[in-house]
Amino acid sequence: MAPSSTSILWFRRDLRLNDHPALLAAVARATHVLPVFVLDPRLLDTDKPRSQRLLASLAALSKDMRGALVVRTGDPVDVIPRLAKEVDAAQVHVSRETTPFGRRRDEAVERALAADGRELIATGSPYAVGPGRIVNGTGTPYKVFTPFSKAWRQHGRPAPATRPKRITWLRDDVGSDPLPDAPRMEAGEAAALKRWEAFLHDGLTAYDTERDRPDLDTTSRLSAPLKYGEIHPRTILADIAAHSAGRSTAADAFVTELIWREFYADVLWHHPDSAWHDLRPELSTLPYDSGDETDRLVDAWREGRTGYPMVDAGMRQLLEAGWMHNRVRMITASFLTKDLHVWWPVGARHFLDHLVDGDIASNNHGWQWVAGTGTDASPYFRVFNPVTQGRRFDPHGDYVRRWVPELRHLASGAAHEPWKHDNGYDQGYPRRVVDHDDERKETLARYERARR
DNA sequence: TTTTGAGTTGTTCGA
DNA sequence: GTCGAACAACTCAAA
Repeated sequence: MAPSSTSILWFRRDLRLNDHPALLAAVARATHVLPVFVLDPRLLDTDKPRSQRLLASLAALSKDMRGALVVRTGDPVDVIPRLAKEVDAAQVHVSRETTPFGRRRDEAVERALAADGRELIATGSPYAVGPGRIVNGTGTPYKVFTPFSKAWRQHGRPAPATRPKRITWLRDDVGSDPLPDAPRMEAGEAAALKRWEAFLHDGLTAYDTERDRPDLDTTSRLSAPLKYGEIHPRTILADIAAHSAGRSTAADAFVTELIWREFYADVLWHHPDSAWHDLRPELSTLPYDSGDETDRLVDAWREGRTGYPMVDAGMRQLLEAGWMHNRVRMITASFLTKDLHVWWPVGARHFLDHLVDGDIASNNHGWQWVAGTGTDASPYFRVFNPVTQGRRFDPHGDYVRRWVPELRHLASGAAHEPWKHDNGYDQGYPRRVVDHDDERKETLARYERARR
């Protein structure tokens, strides 16, 4: 190592300093580390909750490294090689990116760096087991979740990476763009670890039985921290294994949810086109609705005025809070695809536009699962009934009353069926835009025709 | 190669 | 109100 040398640590979906293998690699190879984040105008739309959440996380990260974070704006294929030349860094360290966009981008950056005699070195990924690692007996990727999850549980994974004892951030006069102002919201590594600690000790034991209840605060709320890498799943899994609750079925249910995240990343890794195209083309002949009338229905869905309380509560929670409970994501997605007969990418795009945790692999494959076009897809006859789901998972109506003020005058379960009560529409709640029973039959008929 | 069992999250209908 | 069967046929994974 030269008396003084610099490596670059290019942050992306790994906005933390603990359990960060690429940071360790960067520290090991040079005396100084220049931490950088590139604001890519193609990705950063500051109107979007996801971007706001990103900026809040970046502000926290910058603070955690006492202002050493350098921010540059532009296309990384230009920005990173230029910066490497500027500080004469031989190596740029990253956590391996696994999405189609990220992979293309990183390959281009790697080529641009190589042209100047520099290296892009990927260490680790946002997943406990890197996408592509789990394969079945014949060496091909799994297409079904349960066998994947069994193989995943048997597969080894590294222990959490230790935090470097000493990091010397480069503090020369490296120009940095200002970070756009972020709203006040919970973000950053410290908040993520605190939230995880609280959930580990208080929430985990009831997770298997209570997680489906959108009226209760019984989920981990770690989707956004995981999306931005404020905490790594490896840390979570190690803590669960070390904790007495780690041997419970409740903890197991939580681990299974983490494996779903890993599974969908793996599927996207093997099938990059599946981000926006049907994974299974068998149903590509399925007729979807479009046109002005459909546009009006989609608008009603987006704005939470379909007349189905559970659907509207979820869609309004999404718009107001930038987040929706997973159970309600399934209900609203089923409604768009099977009650309104709209192509799933329309809904996937809307979710990505409004979720703070919007993740292309989990979001879009979740949509494909509901639509019946994805891996391990639900059988075609499985159509969610928004009223039944509401009564079952929001038994007292607290969730719908919270997000739909026009239903607050209806007591308990009545809030799920305003049409059954004389005063149901007194506060201006919209009438049902379609009849669920009719549309369910219509969906089954369309699948029947498509299969022939 | 063949066979066999299984496959996140549901709903409806009829007994 | 509760419970089990039906809703199809196919693909996948493993023995």
